[in-house]
Amino acid sequence: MGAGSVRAAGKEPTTREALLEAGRELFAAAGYHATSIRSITGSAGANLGAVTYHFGSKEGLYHAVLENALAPFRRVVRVAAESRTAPLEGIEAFLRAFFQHLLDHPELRALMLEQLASEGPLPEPVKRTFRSNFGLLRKLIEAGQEEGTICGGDPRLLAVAVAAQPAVLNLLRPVLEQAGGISTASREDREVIIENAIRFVRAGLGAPGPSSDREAVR
Amino acid sequence: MGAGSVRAAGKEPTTREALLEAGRELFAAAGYHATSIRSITGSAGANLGAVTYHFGSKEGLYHAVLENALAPFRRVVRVAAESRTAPLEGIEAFLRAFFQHLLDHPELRALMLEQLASEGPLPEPVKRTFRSNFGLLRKLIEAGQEEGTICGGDPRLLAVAVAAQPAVLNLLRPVLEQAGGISTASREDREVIIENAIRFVRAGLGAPGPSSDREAVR
DNA sequence: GTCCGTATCATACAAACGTATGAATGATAC
DNA sequence: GTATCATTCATACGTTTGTATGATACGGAC
Repeated sequence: MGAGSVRAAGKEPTTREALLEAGRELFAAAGYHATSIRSITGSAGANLGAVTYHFGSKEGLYHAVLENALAPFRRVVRVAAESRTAPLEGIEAFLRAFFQHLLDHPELRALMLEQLASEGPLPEPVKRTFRSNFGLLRKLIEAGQEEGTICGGDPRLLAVAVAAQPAVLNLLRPVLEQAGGISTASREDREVIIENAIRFVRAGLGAPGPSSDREAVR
Repeated sequence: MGAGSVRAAGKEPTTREALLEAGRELFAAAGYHATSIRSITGSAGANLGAVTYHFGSKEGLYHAVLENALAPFRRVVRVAAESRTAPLEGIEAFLRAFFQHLLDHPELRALMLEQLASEGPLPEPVKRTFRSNFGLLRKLIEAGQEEGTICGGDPRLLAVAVAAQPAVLNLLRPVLEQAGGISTASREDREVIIENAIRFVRAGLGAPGPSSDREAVR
């Protein structure tokens, strides 16, 4: 009973940590149901019973993996969005951080998509992450609307329209590569892509723009 | 051997058709691996061996379900995109058809997302569908650029930016409802959503717009 | 009638699954 | 030393899985 939560801050990867890492990789690669406890413990160099012992069940490990993977995502995006005072600059920082983090952590794509594909209620970590990121964007848009730098309209819908850019570029990356001829392999590719998204979003938000300093964005 | 393809255009649902329908619903609801052949044949009122007999294997049925579900999607979107001569009108028609079809066929969301979540190569029907819809959009954008009604930039990236709107609104619908407070339940909700997306896209494409006749679109 | 190909049926089978169990192991406290 | 604790280990259990098999039923051709 009771998965151990007391831990003495080990120096090298504990069994628990190895399970989390192996779980993250394998769940992302093949999905929850197609990943067996045996493959996880095998990849982690742990005993078959280790998952049950440390996390109670396969599902317990899965939720721990989700929370572990999503918490940094929320944090990074929040820091970026709150790093600027001007709403439009905050939105741009949001987009860059969002895009970059998913690029740095490719497992997140499959992890989140699998949840989004299911019919049932979303796991709490997923819901929290979307609520956090989405709320940040909405607040930025509302601030811009009060300021007059962002066009009118339902701020929630505008937030969706904005977040759709990095979301699609990352979540649908394989299909963009395999069926759309869009590569995100090189650094330059990614620069062009994110700049295009930012330009599209600024135009879509109807921001008159600081007139001059657009185009010299780079 | 050999799944029967010869058929005498039956009047009432054949076993084969019942399996396709049950498979579409169940695969969409729970995903490929979480759906058993027994639950499909049970739901279809067929014998346990029916899937093997008609489709060779579980995977065979799955691919047939994908192709059956995606072919109409391609057709509907193509017809819409080619129904107008002006590129921007074509894009608007594309968006409406894309959005509406996914709304009318909610199983498509989960069916496609599960494929997108996996790491391996995409099944042919999925690839074909994306290539088709994506190509249509790209051509419309290129035409608009030549015409001068659409801003410059890589047409493929602009196509992604445009398609991202209906894609996110539909594919991520559960999370928008559960964590974003955005409902697509009523007809009016959906009207507002699609109009917002269209407005955002027109602005993002840098189209000066036909000045007056916007807003009276409906 | 017989023949024949298609389809449905009940049942069997081996494999893989998640989890439970109880014995070893190792470190720390006394 | 012994006792105590968390952890690791090998193994077993009962289910469920996808598929294979062989019998049975049906419907037209002749």
